[in-house]
Amino acid sequence: MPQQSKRVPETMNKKRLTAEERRRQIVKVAMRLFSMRGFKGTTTREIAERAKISEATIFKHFAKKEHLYSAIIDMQCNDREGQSLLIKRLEGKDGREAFMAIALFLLQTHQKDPTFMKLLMFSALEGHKLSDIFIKTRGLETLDYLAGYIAKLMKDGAFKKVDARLAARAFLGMVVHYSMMQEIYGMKKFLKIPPQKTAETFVEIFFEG
Amino acid sequence: MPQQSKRVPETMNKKRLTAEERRRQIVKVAMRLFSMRGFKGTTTREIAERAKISEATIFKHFAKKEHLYSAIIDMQCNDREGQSLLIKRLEGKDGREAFMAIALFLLQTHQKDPTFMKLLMFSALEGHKLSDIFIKTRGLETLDYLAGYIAKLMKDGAFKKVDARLAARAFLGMVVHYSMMQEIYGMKKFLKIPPQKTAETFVEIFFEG
DNA sequence: TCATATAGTGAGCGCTTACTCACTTAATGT
DNA sequence: ACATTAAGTGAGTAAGCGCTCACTATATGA
Repeated sequence: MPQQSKRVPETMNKKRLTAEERRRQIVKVAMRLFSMRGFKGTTTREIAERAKISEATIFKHFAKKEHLYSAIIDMQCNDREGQSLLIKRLEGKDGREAFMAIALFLLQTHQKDPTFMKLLMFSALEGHKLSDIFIKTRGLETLDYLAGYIAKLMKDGAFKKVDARLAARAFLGMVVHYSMMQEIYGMKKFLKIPPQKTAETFVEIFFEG
Repeated sequence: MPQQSKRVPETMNKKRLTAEERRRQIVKVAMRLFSMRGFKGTTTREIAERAKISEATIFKHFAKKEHLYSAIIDMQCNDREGQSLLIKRLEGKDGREAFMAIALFLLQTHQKDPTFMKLLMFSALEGHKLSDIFIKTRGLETLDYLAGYIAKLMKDGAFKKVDARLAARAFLGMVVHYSMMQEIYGMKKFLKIPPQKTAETFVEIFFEG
């Protein structure tokens, strides 16, 4: 072999990271893989490969594979603001507009990157705590917010009198199930409709059937 | 140990089964386990234990673990009538009644036994063909049926004029997502509402908002 | 009754998995 | 310059995985 040229890729990425930086990077890689193949379907070897480190390094930072899950929970539920971003978007919007905003936000987010949605589904099916914690914090919070909103609309006579929480779940169900079908069950190969139109239709149906 | 009594359980089940019988039994057990832990999360050892046979017997009937999946597809998509059972239920029902029947059927079926719903979700996430085939056959069939139904209602002026297929997905989304949340995400610990009332509310919302 | 065919198994093989440990390498403060 | 500390690794290990094979046990028809 003549003159074995050290094949260091363009971006100089051979630097040592601090423990914190490395932890974050590993969690990010793990999240992608767990969302693609599930917890059981993902090997620590593959995580190491994709993160371009040795397997031993992973176990230096996370004593057990399981701990990666807890780290993901921390990152997604506590660390970032996450869902409250949705609720902030709603300020100053009333009635139909608010529901449009929610539907659009969810549809676009899921379409752009279904990673977290898949992760949540795997987590729920595999019986990990991630989905449980997420539901208890973000999920119920959003649901209650929406239910309160609907209750107000009902008092004003702008909405049929039904169980407000059930109505909230009905609306979220329409939207989220649509996303699931598109992104996870591969439905987008059969019918692809712009998020704007989908959201409009769902809001239309929700308000007047 | 005094007089080790042979602990043969009440139902005399030590008889040899025919290949066909055994195959069906194994598939049934595998289905339950796959729906609980996913394909990757289920070991052939565990299937053998639950079926009260040796692992070798499984591989006598199914050369590879993968083949259990194909067998499940055959059983669920081709063999039984399955979904057409739903469509048969609708004959003679009009408008709102038909939608009530659909919602109730789905809610009750999922509540009674969420096995197949979970199996479908795992299959979709793990990228197996089961969900794909099911969607292409039963799923689209039901969706089209519903969309046609809605289109008729729209012509009669009984429903707002929107994309009929989207409307169909909206309705199914409300119902199926509700079931998922209840049975898989563990929501039934927080709010439990009788299927009858849930169905009524969803139909109410779908028709008049 | 007994040859033949079929259902079922115990033992274990080769490979992959999560995880360990003795060790090397790079950054940092003095 | 160099001792100290922290980041990173090669080479494993025991346990668990899908799968095989030489074999036994039971049913069936002539």
